[in-house]
Amino acid sequence: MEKEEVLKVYRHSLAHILAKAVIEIYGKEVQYAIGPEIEDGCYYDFVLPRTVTEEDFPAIEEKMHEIIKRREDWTRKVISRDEALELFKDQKFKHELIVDLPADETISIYYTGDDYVDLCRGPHVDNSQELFSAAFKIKNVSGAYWRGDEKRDQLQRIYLFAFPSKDELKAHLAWLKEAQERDHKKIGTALDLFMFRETAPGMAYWLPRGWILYQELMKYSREIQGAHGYTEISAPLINNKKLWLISGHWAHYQNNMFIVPGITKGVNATDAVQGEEAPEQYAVDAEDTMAAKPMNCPNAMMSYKRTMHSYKELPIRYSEYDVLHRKEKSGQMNGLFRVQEFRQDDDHTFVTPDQIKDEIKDVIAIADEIYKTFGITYRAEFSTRPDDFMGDIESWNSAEASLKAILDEKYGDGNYEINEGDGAFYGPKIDLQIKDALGREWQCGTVQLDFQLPHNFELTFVDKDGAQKMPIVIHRAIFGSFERFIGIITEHFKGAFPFWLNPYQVAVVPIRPEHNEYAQKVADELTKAGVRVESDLTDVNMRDKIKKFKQMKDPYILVVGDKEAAENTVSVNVRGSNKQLQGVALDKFVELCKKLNAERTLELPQEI
RNA sequence: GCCAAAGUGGCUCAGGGGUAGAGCAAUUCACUCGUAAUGAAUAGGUCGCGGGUUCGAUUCCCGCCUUUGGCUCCA
Repeated sequence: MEKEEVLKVYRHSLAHILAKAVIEIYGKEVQYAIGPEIEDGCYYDFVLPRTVTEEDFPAIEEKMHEIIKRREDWTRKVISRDEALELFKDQKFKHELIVDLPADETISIYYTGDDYVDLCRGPHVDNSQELFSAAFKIKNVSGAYWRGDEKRDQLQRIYLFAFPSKDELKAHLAWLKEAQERDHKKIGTALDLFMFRETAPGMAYWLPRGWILYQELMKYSREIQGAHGYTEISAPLINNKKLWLISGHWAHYQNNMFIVPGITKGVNATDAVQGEEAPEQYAVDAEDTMAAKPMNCPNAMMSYKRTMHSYKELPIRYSEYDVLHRKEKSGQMNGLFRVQEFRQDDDHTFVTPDQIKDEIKDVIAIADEIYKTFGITYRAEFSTRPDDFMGDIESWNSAEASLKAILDEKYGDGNYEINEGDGAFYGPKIDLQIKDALGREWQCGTVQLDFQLPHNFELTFVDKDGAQKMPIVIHRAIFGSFERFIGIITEHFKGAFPFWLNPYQVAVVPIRPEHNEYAQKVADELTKAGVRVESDLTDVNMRDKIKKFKQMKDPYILVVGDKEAAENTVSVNVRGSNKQLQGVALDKFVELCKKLNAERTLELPQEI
C-alpha cells in the first residue's frame, strides 16, 4: 500500500477505536454519527449523555490504548439495506445515512470485536494490534452540527491527532507549536502593529508602526492599479437606507450591517431609546435610517450613474479603499482574519460583454504580480451558476466560458477547483485562497461578474448603434481586505517583513553620546533618500538599543562609532543573522536601500 | 448563533474563600559600554463587567462582555 493509503487506514481505524472507547465510557445510549480522517488525524461526532471537557481526554485516550491492546479482529460484512436498517435502528444518524445511500450501493459494516459495529466503507486494519505503533492524542472537542446544518442536531466532535508513529506525531506537534509562534495576533502585539479592545469588537486599532505598513500596502496597490488604468473614488461611509433598498442589501444583507436608526416622525418606533435625555425615539424603519456600508458597490453604481456613458469610455474602473463595516455573528471573529471593520483594494469595473475576457485577464495578471511580490502562493476556485441565478442563461454561459478560458490558460485545466452552483446569484466568480500559518484557508482575492446591480441601478451606456445598453460590472479585490492580508503576511514572514514593507527599515545606534552627531547625519541621509529610519540617541547602553531594534525586527541596524564617523561608513547588523558588516560606505548603503525600495525586493540582502 | 476553553499590572504568566506575586517593560541612580538581556532601588493591579452565596469573593455560583479553537473534510 502507498504511504498515504496506510495513513488513511490508520486514521480511519483510529476513528472507530475512538468511537468504541467513547461508547464504553459513556454507555450504550451514545449516538455515533460520522468519523472521517482529516489533515492531521480524524474526528468522530457523537451525541453524549454529558459534555466532554479536557479533563475527560486522558480517560478516553487510555481506553483507546486498552482497546487496541485487546487485539480484536475487524470483520467486514456486506448486508442488505433492510438488515442495516434493523441493525442500526437505535442509531438515528446511521439510520439516516443508510436511508440516504443510493439504491445500488453496497452496504458494508465492520465489527471491531463483537460488541461494536459501525457502518463503514472501509478499508481498515484487520486486527487492532496493527495499531500498536500508531500515535494519537486528543486534540480538542467542539460542537458540530449534523451534516453541517445549524438547524439540525448539535453533536460533540472529538478531534484526534493521529499518525502511524510516535515520531511523526511528535514532529506534527512541533510544527504546530512553531505555527502558533507565527500567530499574527501575537506578533502584532509584539511588534506594536495593531491592537483590539472591547470598545470596538472585531475592529483593529492600527498603531503607528502597523499603520506605516498598512499605508505601504495601499501605496503599492495604488501604484499598480494606476499603471493598469484604474481611477480611484471615495464615497460616504454611511448611506441612507434608500441606497440599500435599491442594491438589495436591505433584503439580503441586513443581518451583516451596522444600522443607525433614524428619528421617527410618527413612524412606528420599534427600538425606542428611553430616558429624559433622549425624548426622540429611534427606529430602524424611520425614513432617515442610515447604515454603515458593508460593501462599496452601491456607491460605485451611484458614481457611474451620475452621467451618460459612451461605449468609448468603457471599461471604466472605479477603485476604492474606503472603510467597510460588516457585523459578524459572535464567535465568527478571528484576529485580523475576520473583522468587523476593514478596507479592501476594491474596484468596480464597468464593461461591455465583449470586454469581459480581456478585463479579467488583466485582473489575474495584477493578482499574479502582487502575490509574487510577497512570495505567496494561492489556490484559485471557480464558482458557477447557482439554482437561484438572476438574469438570462446566455449571459451566464458566455461569462462562465470566458472565465473558464482564462483559468485554463492561466493555471491549466484541472489546476483550479470548480464549485458548481456556488456562484453568487448575481454572477459567477473566481476566488483566490491563501493559507495561514495553521494551514487554514482564507479568501483574499476575488473576481466577480455582476449582472444584477447594473439592473437594480438601471445603468446604461450608449453603444455604437446609438442604443442604450446595460454594462456588466466586475467586482474585484486582489489583497482582499488589507486586514486579512496583513494577518496572512505577518504569519508568512513571521513578522520579518520585506525591507520595503517593514515599518522602519533601518535603525541607527551610536556607540557613545559623542557619536550622536554622526548617527544623526546617517539618519538624515537615509531619510532624504526615502528610507524609513528610527534612531536612538539617548544615553543608554548600546546593547540595549540594539536589542530593542532587533526585537522590532528592523531589517538593518547601523552601529556607528569613532571608526565609522572617521571613514563615513556604517557597521551593518543584518536581520536574521548575527552577521555584522563592518566598514560599509554610507553612500553604498543608501543606494542599496533605495534599490530595495524601488524594486520591492522580497529577500533581504545579507551582503552589501 | 452553537460547543469547549480563557480573561490577574503595558506584555508573558503563577496563585488561590482572609482585599495579590514573578519575569520583561517603565521610572530613578550607578555603569559610558563595538553589535540580543549590567547592577540596585522605585512605582504600577477595585484580579473583564454585573448580580448572588458568605462574617469576608479575585477565588464558589449565575448572567453578560471580550478573546481563542472548532462548527468545510460526510459510512
